[in-house]
Amino acid sequence: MKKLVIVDGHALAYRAYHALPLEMSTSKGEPTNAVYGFTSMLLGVIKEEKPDYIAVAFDTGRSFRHEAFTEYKATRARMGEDLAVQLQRIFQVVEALGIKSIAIEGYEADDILGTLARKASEEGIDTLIVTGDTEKILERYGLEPHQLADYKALVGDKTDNVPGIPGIGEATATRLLRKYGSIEGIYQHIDEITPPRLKELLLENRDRAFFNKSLVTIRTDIPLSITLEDLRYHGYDEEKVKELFRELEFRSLYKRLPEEGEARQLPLIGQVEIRQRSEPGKYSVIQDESSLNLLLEKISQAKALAFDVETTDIDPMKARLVGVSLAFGEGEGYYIPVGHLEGQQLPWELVREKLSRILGDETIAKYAHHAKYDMIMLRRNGVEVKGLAFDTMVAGWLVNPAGRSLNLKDLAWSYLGVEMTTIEELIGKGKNQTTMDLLPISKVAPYAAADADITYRLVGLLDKKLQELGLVKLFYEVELPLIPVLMDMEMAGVKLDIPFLREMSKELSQKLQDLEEEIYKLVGYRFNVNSPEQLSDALFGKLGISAQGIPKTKSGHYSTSADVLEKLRGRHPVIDLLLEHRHLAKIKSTYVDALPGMVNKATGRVHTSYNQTGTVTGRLSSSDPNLQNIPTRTDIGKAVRKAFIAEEGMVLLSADYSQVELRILAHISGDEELIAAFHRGEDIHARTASVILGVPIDQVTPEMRRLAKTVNFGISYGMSAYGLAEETGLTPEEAHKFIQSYFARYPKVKVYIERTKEKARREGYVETILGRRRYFPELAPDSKAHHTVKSAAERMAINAPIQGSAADIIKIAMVRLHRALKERGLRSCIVLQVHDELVLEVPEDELPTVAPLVKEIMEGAYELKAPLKVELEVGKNWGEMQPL
DNA sequence: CCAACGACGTAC
DNA sequence: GACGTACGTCGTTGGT
Repeated sequence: MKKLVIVDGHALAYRAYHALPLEMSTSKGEPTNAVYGFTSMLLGVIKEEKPDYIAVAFDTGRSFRHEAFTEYKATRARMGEDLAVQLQRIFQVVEALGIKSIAIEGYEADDILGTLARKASEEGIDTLIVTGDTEKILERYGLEPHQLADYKALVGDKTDNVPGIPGIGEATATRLLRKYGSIEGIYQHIDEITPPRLKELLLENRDRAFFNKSLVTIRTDIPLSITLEDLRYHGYDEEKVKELFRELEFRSLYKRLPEEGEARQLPLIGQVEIRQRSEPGKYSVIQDESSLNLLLEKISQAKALAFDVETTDIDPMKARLVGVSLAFGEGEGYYIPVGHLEGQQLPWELVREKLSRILGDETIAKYAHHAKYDMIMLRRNGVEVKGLAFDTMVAGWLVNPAGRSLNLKDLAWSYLGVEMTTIEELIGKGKNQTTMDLLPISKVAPYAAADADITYRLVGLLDKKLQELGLVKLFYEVELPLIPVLMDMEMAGVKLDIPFLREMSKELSQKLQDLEEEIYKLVGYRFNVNSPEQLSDALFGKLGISAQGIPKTKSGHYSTSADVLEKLRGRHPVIDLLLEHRHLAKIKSTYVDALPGMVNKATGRVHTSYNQTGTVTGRLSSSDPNLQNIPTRTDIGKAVRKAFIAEEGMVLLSADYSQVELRILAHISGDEELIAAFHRGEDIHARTASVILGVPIDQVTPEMRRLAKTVNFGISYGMSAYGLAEETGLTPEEAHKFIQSYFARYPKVKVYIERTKEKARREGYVETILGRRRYFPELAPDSKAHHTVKSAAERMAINAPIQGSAADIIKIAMVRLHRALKERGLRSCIVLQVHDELVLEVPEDELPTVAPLVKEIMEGAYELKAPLKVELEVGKNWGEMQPL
């Protein structure tokens, strides 16, 4: 049977544009993300489907739908200029590839697709329509493609600005269409419909429903002078394509051009199939011992192996293992089920033993996507992975830390043009969600094996990207070796004093209750003190506190934030009580009450999750629970830290980089005065106060030092005079003078700021001492971004190298320290990282060895012009630490 | 009843 | 409009 492929040009262009990084461009600065993605997809289709006929359909300006309904697509944003430019290129690509573009005045691409598909089916030709992703919804709810118009007529279509029937959402529309098939069917059975309210709504909106359907129905009968024969694919003009791809700098795509006479395969059954692009590989399931043996034999010859695990939970410390997948060649994959409820499976004991030989073999390079997760799972099940050589998630993040999503499905689409089944499609979501182990092996296997296969395929592309961007050392010497360190930290966890927290919770409850009673008395009525909205009514309504100059929130209410309340202190006695209440309520709900629930039942400790790809600057982040924002400033806050305790016979050792960001600022700016101050070992805030206020350092008052400290921090955040004034209570004029004299005494800091902004503008990115990048497309010379947006981006650009370099340094230290502890056979473990601080749990007898080791490694992690300094503290708990 | 969002506050 | 980077909790809202 012959095959026709029709591509919805605009849909695909949009899709590509949003899926790929905006900064993708030629060396001359021409944006190419949409062109690249589009071309990649198109080549993929040709190669995979081997069509006999092919066409790309485009929309024209207005269609008959606009004439019928003036609001049609009225809300759709005008196409961005850089996409419009790229469309011209897309036309050129289509032409160069020898493919017909079709656009018909008065109709949309959908109508062309529909008409061509009808014509093709009449002639007994299979049709594959390649389009955007809106049709996914149908599959999810078990509707047929031809029901799309009925569905949209009921629910509406936001992107086309077609209003739906009020009160009918996804769920109701699906239910009705499954039962009655179409809008017509629904109205034929209108009397059966329940609940009565729904019937009423449907009757009221009968005309709307039918009109909507006519509006969104794809036409299959539009006048087309083109015949199918006109669309026959004869291949492309090699010279033309070469020339165009050279201009667009699409080297990698050039290699993917289909070769002459590639055999056709993959016959399609059925008439019209709307579906996504996909490149299914050859995937096998391992369910008997001899297959497993055969597989292992093959792998022992392989030089690299991608692995992935399927589990029952996103928390690897809780999850149960369901299966393991492996891939060691492109387009191939193997799934070994071990924890499915049903189906033939090998006993884990056997699989574990055999798998260990391969996964534990350091000489076989291991690839994974989010390796930390898989390695924790495997270790908990007795398999130690050795020879980790690539992590596609971490690499994708380094390539662009602020970029698109890093999940495997999205990387597959961006880098390979492959559309993968999402986990949601597999296990559902919300209340329909199940777990992997409950699904049949046959359903999970292709999904799981594809993960390993795609991971394997991504490694080469991402590695090349890392090379192009100068990120090889950072990746292979810092980020990749950090993964086992984080794994050990997470698995070690930290011990909590639960009875202590329970007691604290009781005390806080009592205090909060007392405070609330007093607040109600002063306000005159009872209300929810935790509700900013109700509080604002109480303060600026009932109590009549003047709202003059009080900022409003986005939702239009007066803000009741702490800094607003702080300024209202003294205006009414209730303000002090509110601030106290806020603070206690925060500590209680976020820490005191939440932390005990996070203790792992099996280990009795809390195991935070460190996200290695969660920030744009290179820092780690921590969640479930977040142990990087445990209070420290107030007494009640510090009390929470007392709940973090060392095991019997052990102590906590905290090692803190002193003023690390300011030292980095001194280093990268090269400011002599600042560097010298650090070399002299001075109190840097006092020194700053001294030099900019022109008083001797021994006459600096605490007030002066506090001011200088604010400025020191503010500088690396790109703070303005206004910001400083707001923070300190100075007038903006005074603040301005203060900053002026700061730059007069530290002139190279000023130069650093200007130089960094300039680099962001000219080169599009800034970088850390290890070359870690952050991009700023908003600052490009031709950027249309608003002034506010640009200023914000400039501040981020100033801060990113400083914050990011600090992250670089502590990561180096973590890798080296971890290695040193292991080499020496010490039992001490790193248990926490809080950006500039490491906390270790140390057996008391190891302290004399470990303390100096930690200090030396951390201080020696990187040689700065202003030397790194580490301060050590020891204690039985994190709240009562003593300097060492 | 639940998911998404906004306001707020904790850390460095 | 005005100070960078994160994450968690609560209340509200909008839809089921």
